Parts: sequence; C-alpha cells; structure tokens
Amino acid sequence: MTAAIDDQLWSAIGEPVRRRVLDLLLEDGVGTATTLSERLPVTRQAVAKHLAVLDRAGLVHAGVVGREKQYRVDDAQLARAVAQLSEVGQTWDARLRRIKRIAEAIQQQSDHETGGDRP
Amino acid sequence: MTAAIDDQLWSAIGEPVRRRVLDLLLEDGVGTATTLSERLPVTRQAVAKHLAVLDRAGLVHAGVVGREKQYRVDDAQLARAVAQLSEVGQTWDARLRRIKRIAEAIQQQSDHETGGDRP
DNA sequence: GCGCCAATGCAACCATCGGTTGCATCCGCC
DNA sequence: GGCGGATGCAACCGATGGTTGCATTGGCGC
Repeated sequence: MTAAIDDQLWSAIGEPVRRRVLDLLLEDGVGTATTLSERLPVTRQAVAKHLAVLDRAGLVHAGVVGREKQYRVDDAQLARAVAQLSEVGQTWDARLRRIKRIAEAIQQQSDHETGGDRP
Repeated sequence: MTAAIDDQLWSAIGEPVRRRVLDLLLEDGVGTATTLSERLPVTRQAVAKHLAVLDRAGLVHAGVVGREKQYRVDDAQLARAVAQLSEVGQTWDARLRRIKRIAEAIQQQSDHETGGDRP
C-alpha cells in the first residue's frame, strides 16, 4: 500500500508554486498565465509552464477566450488529488498509532515551549 | 491561509523516494542508508542524500551505532507533516465545496461516461 | 481597414536537484 | 593487525524550475 499513488498527480501538487496556482484559481474561478503571474513571485513564463504541468495532470483545463487562454480547476481531478493526500496521511497516521506514541508526540509539540525549557 | 505551510516539510515528503524511505523506516523502526538502499530502486548514495534532507527537515534523526549510522523517524515531526497534508487537503476540499459541485464531480467521474453525453 | 498593444509561444540559458559512479576513509571484528 | 563492510566526499549527468529576450498573433479602438 501507499504505492497506489498517481505519481503525476502527486508531483503536480507537490510543487509549492503549483499549489499556489491552484489556490488562486480556486479563489478566482479562472485565470491566465499573465493574471496569475501578477499575483505570484515568478514570471509569466514560469506560470505558463506550471499550468502546462497541471494541465497534463488533468488538474486544470484551458479555454481560449478572445486572445486569452483561461484556465480553470478541474474539480473532479482535484478531488482525486485531495483523496490521495489524505490517503498518504492516513497511512502514516495509522502506522504512527500502531507504533503508539503519536498522541503524546503531537501533544508535546503543540505545547511546544510551554512546558519544560528553562535555563 | 494555506500559506502557513512549512515548505521544507512539504518538499521533504513531496519526494516519492523520501516517502518510501519514511515508509520503510516506519516499518522497520530503524535503518541505515545501506540497508534502506537494498530495498529501494536507487543507490546507497541517493538514499544517503534523501536521509540528509529528511534529517534537515527534522523528520528523521540519526544515531551512530558501531560503524553504522542508524536513522529513525521523528514521530512528532512526521505527525506535523501529516497535519499539514490534511490541512492543505481540507483547504482545497472546503474551497471545492463552497464552489459547490464537488459531490457531483466525484460522482460523475466515478460513474464516468455513463450518463449524459450522447452524439 | 489598419495599426498598435497586449497576450501568448518559443528558445536559449542558468541553477538546483535527484541520481549515478568512483574513490577515499574509517572503524569493527576476527 | 589487517581485512572488509559501511560511510563520506567529489565529479558528473539529466531533468526541472526559473529567467530573459524575441517572435508571433490576434483584438480592439480609431
């Protein structure tokens, strides 16, 4: 298990900029390489490349409107991606639980510096 | 939001091989670059580099035993990573729901072409 | 209808990263 | 003490993310 991961999907959403692109597209509903790049710390060309990757992964699809190429999120595919995220998370979570101790681990670091450290 | 992501953590677990490494370490409890590389499709050196990355991200830590350098998972940090995974997932999921349609989207593509499209 | 401007596409180039091979080193154990 | 297995370091390679620069194209206003 843990292996049934669609690697193209993962690497698509594994890229920080691409996650931002997806976020922006979800916010605005639609966007072009140009408009998105205005709201990102990278150039239009970089965004265009990312959009191409996302397109190949099926996470977005483009429609030409006038001289613009508008992209929007493919809800179904993004839903699949989310499912895979949580799949991996659940696998590890289960494994950690089986090895016990996860609860305390989270606890400890949620409380972070609160407790013990005193010079 | 969505921005509060520890990028080092994400890129650490975003790498397929590193996820496998974490899996193996969780299974076995402990491992060295050499032993892990025997169960992975990459060389010992590649594994060593990945372990270094995971170490820098705090997801594993090493202990020298004899002439071996044994790595084990840091449960607390991996728990944080899992939390971030699900955080991103939940953000997108919520956004998708708000834009409505997620249910039908999954439905549609689970049922695939079954329904409406007829030329 | 025409021209200008903006948006896209393409190409070259660079840095970083994952991966490999090869070699040096080092440290237990017999 | 020496052999052997394990680690570490370095050079090198291909893919990828990013940039700049330029060519192209196609809308829209005049």
